[in-house]
Amino acid sequence: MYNKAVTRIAIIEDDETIREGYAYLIDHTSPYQVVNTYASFETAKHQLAKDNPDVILLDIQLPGVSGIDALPLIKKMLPQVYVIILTVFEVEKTILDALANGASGYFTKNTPSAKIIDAIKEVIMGGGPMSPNVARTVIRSLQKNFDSPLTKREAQILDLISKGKDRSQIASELFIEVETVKTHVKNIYIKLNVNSKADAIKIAKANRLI
Amino acid sequence: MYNKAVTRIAIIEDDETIREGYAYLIDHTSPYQVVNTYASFETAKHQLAKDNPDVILLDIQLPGVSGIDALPLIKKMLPQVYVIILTVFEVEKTILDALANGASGYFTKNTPSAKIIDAIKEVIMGGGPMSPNVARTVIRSLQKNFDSPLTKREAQILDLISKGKDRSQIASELFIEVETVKTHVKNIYIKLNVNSKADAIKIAKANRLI
DNA sequence: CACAAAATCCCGCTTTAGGGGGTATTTTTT
DNA sequence: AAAAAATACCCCCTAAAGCGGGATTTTGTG
Repeated sequence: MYNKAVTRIAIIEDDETIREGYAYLIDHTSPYQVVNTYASFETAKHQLAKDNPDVILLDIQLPGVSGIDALPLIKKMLPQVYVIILTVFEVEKTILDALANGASGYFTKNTPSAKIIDAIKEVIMGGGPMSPNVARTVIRSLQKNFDSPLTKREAQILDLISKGKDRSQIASELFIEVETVKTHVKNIYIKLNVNSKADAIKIAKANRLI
Repeated sequence: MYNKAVTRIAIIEDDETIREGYAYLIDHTSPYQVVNTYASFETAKHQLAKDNPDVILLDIQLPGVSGIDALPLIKKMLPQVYVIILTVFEVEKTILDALANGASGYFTKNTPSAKIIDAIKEVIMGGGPMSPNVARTVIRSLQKNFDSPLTKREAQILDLISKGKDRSQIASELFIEVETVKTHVKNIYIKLNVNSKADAIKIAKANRLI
């Protein structure tokens, strides 16, 4: 695929302005060819195999079958295709779902066309391009899952502490006893090797634990 | 000008992809006509009077004379022209300078073309469109200057409180006495009409005072 | 299922931070 | 010169913070 004369692109995006805008710009950039554009997955699914795209730009917020749900179906039809997600959403879970389902890249819709074209190039070369905000979110969530010594509850409580809440406020907000909050705080301090609110907040923020 | 057959647009923007992308899309939208595009103010300045545009899309980061410096010159040449700023910068001062110098609108470059076209329409009608981020920045800075009841020192102290610092830590960090910090805190509470750290932080963050 | 990890809860103890109220002096700004 | 901001000190009291211990229940994963 690396040495094909042209890279075939398909776009599935319901907003006509965005769809045609990207299509025009990509189609006028060598060696890219926009083989088809669709406003929904339903209209795309019967054509996609024939289109045989190398790269699909896929919107998340599609009418009918969402981009997230469409992803595994697309990968089943075209196992070797590279999918680049286009979306206005930057919600952590959506992003991770998309990546888990086999998306190769992830961009928000405010991304300039030039960046998208670079992304197509990168994705063909095996890279995983994504917009800085998204990258940051992904990295942060990965760090949260793997690097954080704090449990979810502990991170949650430390976050509330960082908002200036005291133990009784935290307790009632989380529907638990003050004593439980105390225990969590004690464990947080032990884990972070500190002995005050301010230090815990500083360490946690520096390490993006909260 | 409201009733002219076409609205004449000029674009001054050094990035060719962005310039041609916007030009293409705007030119293909009735009743807009892109009369000329330039990569710098130097190349534009001798032509602009002849072009006689109704609206100019102006980049800030131009080679040579910057967009900010070009603005007053443009307004001198074409006093009635509407200028919409395009930029990647969202820095408060730059934005306020541009608006103070007579820009009618302000957008960052990730703005979809459709929004730009809407903006041209609005600007012709006398509106002052800007992208949400920019609007937020402007509003925030206006609020900071005019609405904030807190003095600089008070805002600074409240910020340290929001970081979990206690009074003695704040005192030594600012090289003042704990009692002085107490006084500031008291005044903050009075001004914000609260009586606890958590509430002060909440109010201050909601009103972007810190 | 079984084991570990996480989350929950409780007691006693000491220190100190936080908040209320009041007053006053020195800078800085206008 | 007057106003606004920043500085500093006093007393009082409560509740929060932090330290030490121990215990149970829930959840998750092999």
